[in-house]
Amino acid sequence: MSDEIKKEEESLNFLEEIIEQDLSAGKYPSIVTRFPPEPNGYLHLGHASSICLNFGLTRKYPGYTNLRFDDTNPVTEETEYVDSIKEDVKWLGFEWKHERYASDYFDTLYEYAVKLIEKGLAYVDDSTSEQMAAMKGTPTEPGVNSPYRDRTIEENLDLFTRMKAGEFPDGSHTLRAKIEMAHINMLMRDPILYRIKHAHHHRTGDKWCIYPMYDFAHGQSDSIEEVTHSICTLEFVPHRELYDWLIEKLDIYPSHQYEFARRNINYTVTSKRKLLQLVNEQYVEGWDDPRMPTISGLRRRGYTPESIRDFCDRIGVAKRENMVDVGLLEFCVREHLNKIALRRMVVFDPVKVVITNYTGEGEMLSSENNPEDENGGTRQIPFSGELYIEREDFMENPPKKYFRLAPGQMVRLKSAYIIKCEQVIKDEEGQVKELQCTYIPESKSGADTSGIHVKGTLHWVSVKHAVRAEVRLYDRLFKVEDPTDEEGDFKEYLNPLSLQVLPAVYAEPDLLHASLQERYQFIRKGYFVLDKSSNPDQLIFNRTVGLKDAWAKEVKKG
RNA sequence: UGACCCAUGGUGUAACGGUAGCACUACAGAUUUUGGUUCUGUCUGUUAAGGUUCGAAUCCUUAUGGGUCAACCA
Repeated sequence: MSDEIKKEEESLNFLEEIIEQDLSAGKYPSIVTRFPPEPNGYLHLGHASSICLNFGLTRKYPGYTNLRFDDTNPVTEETEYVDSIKEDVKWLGFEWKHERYASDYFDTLYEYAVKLIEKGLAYVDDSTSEQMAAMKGTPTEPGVNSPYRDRTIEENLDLFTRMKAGEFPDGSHTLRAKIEMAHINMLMRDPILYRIKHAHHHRTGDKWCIYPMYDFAHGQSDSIEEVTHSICTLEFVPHRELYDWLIEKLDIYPSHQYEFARRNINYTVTSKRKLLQLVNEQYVEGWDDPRMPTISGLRRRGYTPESIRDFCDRIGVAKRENMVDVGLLEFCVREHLNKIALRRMVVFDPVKVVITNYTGEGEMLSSENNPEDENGGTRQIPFSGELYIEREDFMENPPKKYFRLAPGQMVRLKSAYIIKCEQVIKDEEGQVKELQCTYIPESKSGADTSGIHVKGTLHWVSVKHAVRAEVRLYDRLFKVEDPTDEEGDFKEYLNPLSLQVLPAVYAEPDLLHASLQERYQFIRKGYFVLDKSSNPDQLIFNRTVGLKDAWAKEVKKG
């Protein structure tokens, strides 16, 4: 191995550097990380980065990772989301040590709050949210103290107990930390710790009517689990000061928060709010619509966990704003699929080819399942005198460098024979209806003694053996790189061509046995996977991603 | 007009005071029974100006640009 490669392998991201320092300094014998989603939506590509990061770190270094649901807001959270999140993390190939919920800690958190009150560091405020906002100040102006700020400890204790007991309606009281209303960091201006919500919680039911805020749950949960490195995204940087303040005042296990930049990907959106909108307003079929950047959408689209992990590795981790090209994701999935996908032939838009000198009944031809895999084996494909080829694979007046079929020109039919186009038959409208061709009997694939070399090889299916299937061609969800950055509503920028359904394509018969577990490459067409709604009577395939297409590029250039 | 975070090719990410590298993309060529794959090569970069230093992408200063912060959301 060259020094160059070695060096590349050893290069660490900033979090790995911190961890290696901590470990070698003996600060921790091993590390604990956590992946802390709020169960209010499905996981997407952004979460995949966080998952790969958190779980990846404890794969590389001694320690473990917890899955913790940040379920402190009962009105947005549902068990359906919990289930999907667990399924997605597992599908991505990771195992958590403990499955935890912030709601597991509600009793402890309540005790913590009492402790803070007793230390004179928290008080019950009767202000409305409007009043509070008015007293909060602005980033450049200090806030003012709430009139309730100097209540006695006894009074606060009493009020807080009664808040918990359900004596007050929603919005009437909050528990706030007593820090500093003129603090330069807005988050330190007496942040709310608890609010009243008479709402049913997906796990604790109606036991509670007060719920802790993020800032009084997240860091405390980290601490309870003795998380050493609590990794979150950059927008939480200002929260770190409060995170540390609470840990210090509560005198609990000192977890530390580190922030990295969220990964943005072009031609899509990764905000749960926006994705929820697309689902609710039925711009897409559901959370697992194959156009969605959700893990479940990608799964249904045919992406492999390996390719997603590879993608996350390649884009890395850093602290600067970024917009990752979705082309890299596509590269990653092509690279993996190229190695594992079974090759099959499917004609999308058929034109009939009649081989005039083919007198036999037909024959079975053998073709490799995957040229990239020498142990991939072969399959049998029926050949006959009447075939379908792709309409775009024939041109009556071809431009130069067109290697496909044209009058008088020869091409090879993949794994079969070389044919020559002798005559073009058209219908009344001048549309090509049939191509009459002759074949070269000595050019049979694998036993070619014809000595003829052709530039083009086409996929094909035998007319009478062809199997009907539906194919769904997916493209990018949005027609602009950053829909969030455009004028007006982001939904105005949806790509109207993001789904194109071909209800009847012609597939080689082997595809009758297609399975949900398998990936396919329709030769010269792209990578496909069976859709979950498919059945033997109605085969449905989703296009994961197309093949690179040098000819299309050539044509575009003119 | 406050505080904080950030700034390396088109994109993402390395270089930890000592040769600006890797990957994707793009382009050119070779190979190919997929215009796929594979292989070879090429183009493109340290936001700016000062300073420290034998030497600066790296340290300091200022400027510029981008982002975050005023939810009883997370």
